[in-house]
Amino acid sequence: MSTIKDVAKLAEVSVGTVSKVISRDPTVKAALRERVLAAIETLGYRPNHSARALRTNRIDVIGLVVPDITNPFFAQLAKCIEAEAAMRNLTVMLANSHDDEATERRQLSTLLDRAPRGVIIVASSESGRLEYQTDIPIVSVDRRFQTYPLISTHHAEGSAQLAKHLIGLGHRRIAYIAGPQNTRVGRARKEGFATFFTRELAADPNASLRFYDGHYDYQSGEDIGREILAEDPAVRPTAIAAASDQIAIGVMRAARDLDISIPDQLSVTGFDDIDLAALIVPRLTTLKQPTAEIGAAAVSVLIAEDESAEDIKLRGEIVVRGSTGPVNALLTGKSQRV
Amino acid sequence: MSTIKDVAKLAEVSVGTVSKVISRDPTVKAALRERVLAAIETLGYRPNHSARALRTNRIDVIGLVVPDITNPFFAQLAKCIEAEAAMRNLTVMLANSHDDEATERRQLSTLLDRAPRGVIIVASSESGRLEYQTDIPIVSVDRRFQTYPLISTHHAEGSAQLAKHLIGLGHRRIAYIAGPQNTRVGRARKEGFATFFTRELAADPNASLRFYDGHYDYQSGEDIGREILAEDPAVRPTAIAAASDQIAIGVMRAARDLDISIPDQLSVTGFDDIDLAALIVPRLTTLKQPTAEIGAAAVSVLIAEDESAEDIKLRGEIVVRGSTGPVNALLTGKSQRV
DNA sequence: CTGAAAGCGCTTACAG
DNA sequence: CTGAAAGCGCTTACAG
Repeated sequence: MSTIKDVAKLAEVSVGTVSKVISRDPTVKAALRERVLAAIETLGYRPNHSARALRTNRIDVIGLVVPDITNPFFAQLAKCIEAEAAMRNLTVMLANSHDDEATERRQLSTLLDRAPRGVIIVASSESGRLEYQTDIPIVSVDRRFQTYPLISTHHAEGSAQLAKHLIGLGHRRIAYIAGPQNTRVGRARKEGFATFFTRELAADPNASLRFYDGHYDYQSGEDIGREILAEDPAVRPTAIAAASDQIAIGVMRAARDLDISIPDQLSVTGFDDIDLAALIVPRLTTLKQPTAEIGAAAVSVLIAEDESAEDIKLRGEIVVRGSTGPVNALLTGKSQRV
Repeated sequence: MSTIKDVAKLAEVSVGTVSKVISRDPTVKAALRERVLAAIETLGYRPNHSARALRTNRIDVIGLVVPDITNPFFAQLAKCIEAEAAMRNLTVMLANSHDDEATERRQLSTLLDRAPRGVIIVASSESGRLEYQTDIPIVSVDRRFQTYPLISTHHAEGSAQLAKHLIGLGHRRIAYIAGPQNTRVGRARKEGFATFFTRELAADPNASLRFYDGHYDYQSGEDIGREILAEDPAVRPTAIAAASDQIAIGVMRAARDLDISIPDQLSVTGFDDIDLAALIVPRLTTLKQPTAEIGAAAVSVLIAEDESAEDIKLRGEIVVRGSTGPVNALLTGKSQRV
């Protein structure tokens, strides 16, 4: 492996000049530059990253800590971040925290020890801590880590879009199956839905919104869905909005078991737009999280090393598919007044 | 940030001794070791990875190149590799090749430039090339890269397990929907199925195995499934074995559209055991790839730096679920002779 | 068993 | 505009 010295010798310049050519320093005259470039070419010289890192005390790496890379949302995020990083000649170091705070702390320390350009973290909990102080930039994504800037979907606004969609279809009796209420995301999605519904239908005596607390999984959806759908069709909700696609798919399974057809007798919405949402029958109306934008924003904020970095909420997009439809007049109990 | 010098000063030893303590060199006497450890503790000293890397010309990193981290199989693989690496105090650098050979080559060079302990790669194609020679260990996973050792599921054996299962249920007329035949994996799965079937049922005049070539996606399964199931129930296959779960799920959708009940009128098997396989109704009988074992083996082989490393084929496990059942006597055309 | 010292391959003020 | 040289923080023969 040839070094910068070999290049300098062959090009008959000093190593300092070679270094400047490599870092595109414009003060190097064209003639010298050409000679150096030619020497680099003939020797097949590749700079030693470790030596550079030792001098500059920073490596061309972005650290990424996610709870679980097999979660499709995080995988998507990792993909976008990697692509953004690669465009800037940065490599991504990946770590899984398994949603465990101790592991997360260890992973983060390991990453920070290597002096990366920055670290992007999806926090495992809301009480994560750092082992020691650092001046390496950190940004949180989706779930905030400590007090670092957070980049996420505008959950409340997304839920409001879904509420608007259902209300626009004539639904007045709606059930909302929320995610864990001890998480910000769970609360933001629920509150966004509730606030919009309440504001829009404040004067409507037929309007009713019920809440159920669940987890972001199929089982929650199936169990709560079964409970809701066991009620008399004349009084039960005509639409169920779920805090995640997984919950929504659980609800759809419960509906099928009970021979309740979607969207004729029941409209269902999710949140996330996982792959499966477009594969089930009927396809699921949901809110697509702006994953690519989140990843891109995270890298930008990190690289800008913006001291005054603020939170960024990115708007999701509603994807209307077959699981939602106009309210069935037979189920409204009384005539509709849209 | 304190350095090894600060530690040496505080412990009143030489930096060489500190270095030896850190690398657990047993020649350091206990008394000195204690003093050094105490100094490290009080200073909160953390070794500089770049400096170490410059000296040793190797960093504590494993490179991982996959076609697409959002593919659940690769995500699972990445997770296992990361866990194995973390146990050895190694970090994982991740790159996505997007199944593009040029990108793959670039990613690989970037990774190798950083002098990692080794690189694990799922090749994008069978003609991938390196930009230059390297003595850094490389192992291929799932799809071979050049001539580097390959660690993968024993595809042929897995297919044979599925064939055995279907034959054991009495199926004699079987269709096999293969993956792309210009890939080794596609061929191995197909041949494993065909070989077992042919050997077992060589003497059975009622046995017939038909092949269809597809891609590993839902659409392929749905299209080919529709074609197969359009035939007269008395002569069409009583079981369809698919080269992937996605194909199998496509087949199941076609069957539902045609009101053919699974497994009463048709048995279906997949390959991979993706999450969805356990979520659809009925749940899919399939072959679970030994992802964790593959990841663990890849890291082991890499770290062992075994010059004579050979290919490793790991046995998958059949997961029998609701999509397969005994052949329906009404469909066999004649009485069964199991 | 311990220490002094060379040196890994760069970058970066500084001098000219 | 270019070069000489210091030095980043370690590891590792080598001497004692």
